[in-house]
Amino acid sequence: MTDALKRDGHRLTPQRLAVVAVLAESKGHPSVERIYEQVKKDFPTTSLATIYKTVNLLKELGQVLELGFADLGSRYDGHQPWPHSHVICTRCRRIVDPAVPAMADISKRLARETGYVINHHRLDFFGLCPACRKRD
Amino acid sequence: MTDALKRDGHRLTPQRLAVVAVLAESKGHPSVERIYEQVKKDFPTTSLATIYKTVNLLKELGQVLELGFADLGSRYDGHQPWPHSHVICTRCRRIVDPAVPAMADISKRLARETGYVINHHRLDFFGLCPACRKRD
DNA sequence: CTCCCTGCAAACTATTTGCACCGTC
DNA sequence: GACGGTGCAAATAGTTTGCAGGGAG
Repeated sequence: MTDALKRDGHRLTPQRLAVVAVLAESKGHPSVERIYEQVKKDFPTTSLATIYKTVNLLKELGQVLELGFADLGSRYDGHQPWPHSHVICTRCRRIVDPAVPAMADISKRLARETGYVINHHRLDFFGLCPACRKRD
Repeated sequence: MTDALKRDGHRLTPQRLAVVAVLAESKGHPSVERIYEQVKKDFPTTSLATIYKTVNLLKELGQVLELGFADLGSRYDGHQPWPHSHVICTRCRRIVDPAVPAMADISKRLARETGYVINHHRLDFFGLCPACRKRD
């Protein structure tokens, strides 16, 4: 990611590096708010606006994927910035990324049937994770 | 939908009936703003707040499906208020609903592999519709 | 006649923008 | 040293809420 920033003529400020670090290290799909909290640990003066600007910049460079949810708000994924599926726990909000190899075929078939040119997709499953199930 | 409202002890006001009518008649997936415009044709004094309240009520009753998009905002579907897939044109925003029969199997397989209990899913494809393709 | 519902305006949340100062390159 | 980036505060967009008056049941 840092390479992508440099390559595109952007400065590598400490704040940007911190945002990149959070996105690279966090296994989950952090919200802007969550990134903000993490970055503030190292740079307490950082503002939310900077996080938004940096995240949007990375999104434009194709380095992170934005996942907009109607209720959870936007989450970001810096590990696999290409279309992939998610399984979201509706209670604890844990998100895992399972492999769904069938999607490429389905995508191609739909393109044929609908006449659309499909360049991107999104597949989310909602339910309860094992931990939250037990807690019932 | 009107039955569902009555059954749940809600009043059938002209405004609510108008919202239901828009959701039932519109082939696409209207936004709150779009519903508002349509309803105002018959009831010019209607407020946006009422549309929001009615749509949320119908959503709670399971009569409409809310589709939150990161950029397009929320759209509503009163025809098939159960999970189904969408193909969205990223230029003109036209949305069609193709059949994807394979989803039930994939859902079951993921439940087995991840340990989650999956009760709902969402599948969206993004691309260009035939009309917008030609206009290029 | 009783509440529930409506419509207005204000409140809220999430995100974006303007601008003076600052620090990377 | 120049100019892109930061941080603050104010602006904006989308949605929700509080409350007084009005109409469905």
